[in-house]
Amino acid sequence: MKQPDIRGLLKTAGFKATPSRLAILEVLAHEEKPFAVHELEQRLKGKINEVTLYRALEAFAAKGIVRRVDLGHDHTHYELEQKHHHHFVCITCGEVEDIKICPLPQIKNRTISSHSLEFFGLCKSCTI
Amino acid sequence: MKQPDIRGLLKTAGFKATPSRLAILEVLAHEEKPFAVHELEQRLKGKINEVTLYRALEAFAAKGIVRRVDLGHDHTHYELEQKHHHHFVCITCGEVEDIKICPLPQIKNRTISSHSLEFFGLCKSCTI
DNA sequence: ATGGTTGCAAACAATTTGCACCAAA
DNA sequence: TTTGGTGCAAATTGTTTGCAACCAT
Repeated sequence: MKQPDIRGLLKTAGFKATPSRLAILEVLAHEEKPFAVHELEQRLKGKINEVTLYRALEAFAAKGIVRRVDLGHDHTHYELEQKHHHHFVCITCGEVEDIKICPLPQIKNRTISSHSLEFFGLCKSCTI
Repeated sequence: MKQPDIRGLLKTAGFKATPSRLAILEVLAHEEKPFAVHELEQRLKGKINEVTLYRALEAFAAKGIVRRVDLGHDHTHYELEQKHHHHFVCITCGEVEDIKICPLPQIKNRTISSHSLEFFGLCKSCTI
């Protein structure tokens, strides 16, 4: 299936399919990019309390449905868990793009359990 | 010279050689690893106010004497500016080791101005 | 003396927690 | 009806700012 089955995701992870959680996952699934909590709050028309957002996102992250992403901003971002990948962060506007490839597969072995790689530069629009 | 000339560093950057700033740079120069502000505070016997630490570190960072490092912890780290390198972060104890090599020099071109790479895994002692 | 520096108090922003209430299963 | 989920208020933590006093140059 193209878009993941939101309800299924929740049920499988042992969560209740509440309107709030469904809405959160829908946003994350629609745009596959990291979202800041306040961004999600806006997208959801402010109908969902930010405390609820934090708790839902952390719960999702604990179950591996969502992934916390640290982009060097002053707040945490969350994105739907996908295959291992990285990000390209525009140093001017903060725009984040997914970088589907990982140039370091050969390093992942031994005691290295994971790694994080972020690029900082100018995105297309800011380069113009 | 082995250890950088702290006084020289300060003067060159246009800073006054105050006891606080000398002390801060001494710690950073002694152990070439990223320090959290509260770690520096301890190392300095709490004799330097954390506000002063923040201001000094940010001032240093602005002049390129020090570099801000984001290690995925919930607080910023600072380290003496060195040649481009990365870090190895123990996912158990948080210990940070320098990784002198950068496996991505070929990617640094075009509009990519910089990148950050952190490894997470088990350090020697935690692996035992 | 003068402009960078410092400390204290207070402001801030991101995130977390306590608790009573509500709703999905 | 049982347990997870939600919102509000309040507490925490990391970091920044205002301002008066201070000291290296």
